[in-house]
Amino acid sequence: MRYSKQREEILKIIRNTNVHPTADWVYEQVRKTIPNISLGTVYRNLNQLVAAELILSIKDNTVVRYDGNVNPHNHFKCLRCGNVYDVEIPENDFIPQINRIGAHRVTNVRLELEGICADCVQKEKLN
Amino acid sequence: MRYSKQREEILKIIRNTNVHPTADWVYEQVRKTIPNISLGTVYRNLNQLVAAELILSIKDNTVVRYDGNVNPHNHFKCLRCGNVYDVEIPENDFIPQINRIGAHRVTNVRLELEGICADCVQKEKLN
DNA sequence: AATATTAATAGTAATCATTATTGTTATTGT
DNA sequence: ACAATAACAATAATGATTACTATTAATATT
Ligand SMILES: [Mn+2]
Ligand SMILES: [Mn+2]
Ligand SMILES: [Zn+2]
Ligand SMILES: [Zn+2]
Repeated sequence: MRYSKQREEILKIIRNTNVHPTADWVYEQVRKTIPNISLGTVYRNLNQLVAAELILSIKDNTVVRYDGNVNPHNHFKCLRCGNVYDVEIPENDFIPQINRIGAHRVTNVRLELEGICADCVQKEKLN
Repeated sequence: MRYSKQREEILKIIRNTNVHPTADWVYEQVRKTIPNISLGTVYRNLNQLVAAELILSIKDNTVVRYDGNVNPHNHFKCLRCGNVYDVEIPENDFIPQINRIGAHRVTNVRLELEGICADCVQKEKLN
């Protein structure tokens, strides 16, 4: 993987936010410094960065979001505002060693949480 | 929701399989008895059946799968062959009462498992 | 039973996120 | 410098799903 300023900028943007951005959001941001960048370039580099394990991709409904935090962690999605939050769950407390389910060999356990976020709960109380 | 033989046939097909079919798979099946059915009709009815809670929808990568088993249960996806299996996990053993994460109100907990299924593990051993 | 109402249909066009293609540019090794 | 080619910008293609439109058929009303 040879250097490009486009990829450097994309990585910087993802590492400096905690909004779990979509490709489109990244595109809007990077255009501020590289106005003529192509959306295809953003997608290509996001895929390369995921392959290189420099970022994570998380699926959210019909879109893919990206995450600069490569430490394994879970996510909570607010059904009201759509924001995605990191969740620090001591995984061992909730998910004991699942190596096998029946005769299936389990390699990947993902916990997906949904609900109403703190901000939206707060706003709800003001009505 | 008024009666239609198309919807009846679609529901029957989904209830009589355990493959967690996609809209396209259902379309191929229902065409055997209703050859001129439209793919749009399949999608429309699948959505109606989900809304009426007669079937479940589960997201799998870029496609939506449907499930005639409306009892809450988890799924295991084989990364080798792509099959989706039901998983009987006594949920309370793995997911204690999560009502709140920090100040977020959790309403929905989903456990997603991936790995190599029993069949594929077996085939692997024959090499 | 005939007629009216309108939900549901078949056929097809549109949408939207993502990927592929193509000709050009820029990075890297010699 | 120069050659090799990865990465680029621009744009076309893809694929799952949804929307549109004229027609058909299920149910209600006479
Ligand atoms: Mn995260
Ligand atoms: Mn199932
Ligand atoms: Zn919220
Ligand atoms: Zn398998």
